[in-house]
Amino acid sequence: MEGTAPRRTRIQMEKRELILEAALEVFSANGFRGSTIDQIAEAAGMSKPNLLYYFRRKEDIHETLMQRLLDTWLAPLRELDDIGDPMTELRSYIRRKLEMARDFPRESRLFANEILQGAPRIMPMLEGELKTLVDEKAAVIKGWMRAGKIARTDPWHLIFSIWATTQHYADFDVQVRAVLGPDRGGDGRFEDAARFLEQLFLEGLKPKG
Amino acid sequence: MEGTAPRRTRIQMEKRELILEAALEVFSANGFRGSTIDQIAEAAGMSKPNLLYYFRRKEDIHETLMQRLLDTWLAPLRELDDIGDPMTELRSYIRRKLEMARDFPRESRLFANEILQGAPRIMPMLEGELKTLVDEKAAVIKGWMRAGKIARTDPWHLIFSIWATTQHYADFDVQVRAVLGPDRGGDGRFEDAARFLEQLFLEGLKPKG
DNA sequence: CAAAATTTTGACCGGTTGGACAAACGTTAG
DNA sequence: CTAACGTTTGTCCAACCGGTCAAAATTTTG
Repeated sequence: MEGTAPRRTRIQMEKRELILEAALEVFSANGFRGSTIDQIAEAAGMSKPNLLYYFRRKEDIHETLMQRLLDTWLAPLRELDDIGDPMTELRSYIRRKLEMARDFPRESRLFANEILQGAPRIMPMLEGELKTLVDEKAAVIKGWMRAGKIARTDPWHLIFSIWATTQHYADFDVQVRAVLGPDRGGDGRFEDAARFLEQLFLEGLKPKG
Repeated sequence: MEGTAPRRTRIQMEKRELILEAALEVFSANGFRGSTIDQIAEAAGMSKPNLLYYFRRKEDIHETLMQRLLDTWLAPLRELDDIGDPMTELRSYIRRKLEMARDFPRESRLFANEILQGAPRIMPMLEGELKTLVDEKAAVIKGWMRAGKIARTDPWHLIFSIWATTQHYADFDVQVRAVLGPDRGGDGRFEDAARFLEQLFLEGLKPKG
């Protein structure tokens, strides 16, 4: 009867936000099956039945979270602009993705968890929304290649490799920090990564003279 | 009294292998907490109490699996040879890692799952064995840079990016296939990936004239 | 074959978990 | 003030899950 209509009261909106924030924390750290409603409720500062008043099922929380996630997660790729200078565009894209890994690691891990488990709950979005967007941007990149602005390669795998390298710093953060050690594993690791990735991709994609 | 001594009977060795194989399947698909002993037992074709006769606790199975994993998982990096030609060595390393993602995706996902959850069970190995090996190989790569054989960059982040890009094809396989679609997502995707990664890394690391 | 050792099974247990529910509490509008 | 509505809580339940145990079945050994 109300479809995607907004929630009713002001309290409902506030409490739902609170729950989603808590759920992001818990789900991203423990995975869906590894998280309990009690944990989320406690992180949100309320009782389990109270939480279940706002979200009837555990899955509903996860689903809501995933729906919101995909939009913000794909925003950087959406900004990749046909008109701009190719090298500048790619550099900005890499930088934005790396910033997201730095500023929203929980979202990255939540997404990684879902994909790792075979994406049971978001497969339609991957095959629909995501594929459409990537195909579209791959066409843009192909245009740049045809124009001789960047080296010829496979645009899809180029996008994959940007995803992989940037998200690595969120999803595999503990490993990165363990390997870099206390000295180099501090806050500066993202700047080091940015420098490295910029060099790798921009040199690797220079058009052949 | 027997330390790391071999198991006693022939049946024990066989059944333990059977269980580990089943557990790899189940753990890699559902994560540790998302997997039940019953699932593993069924996949191994035995009853739960029977399985627990060979491994007393669920964690023991996981631990055994992880210990074996790390060795095989790091083998490609171990082979990176100081003496060889830098570009050839790096190309081989990338290819070997990609082959592992193709041939042992379950192992890759098991590892990814563990790291995503904060590596609670293998942190010591990361800070010890893994860090030591990476530091050692980073030194080798640094030597190549000093000799002008490859471009100067951060060797640690170079290794991270090779891990990230290659393992992506195992860990994010469903996403890769969803985006590539039925046409390009078939068996050929690994060859496409190999071509792309080779170009990216080898061009990106060419020494500056 | 028979005793000993190993393997397998069914029944069971205590703790946890997702979720239901009604009663109590609070808030707001008439 | 009070009735209606929205919110919160305590209690409870059935299913699940990791793990135990003793007894039965099987294999190994003398």
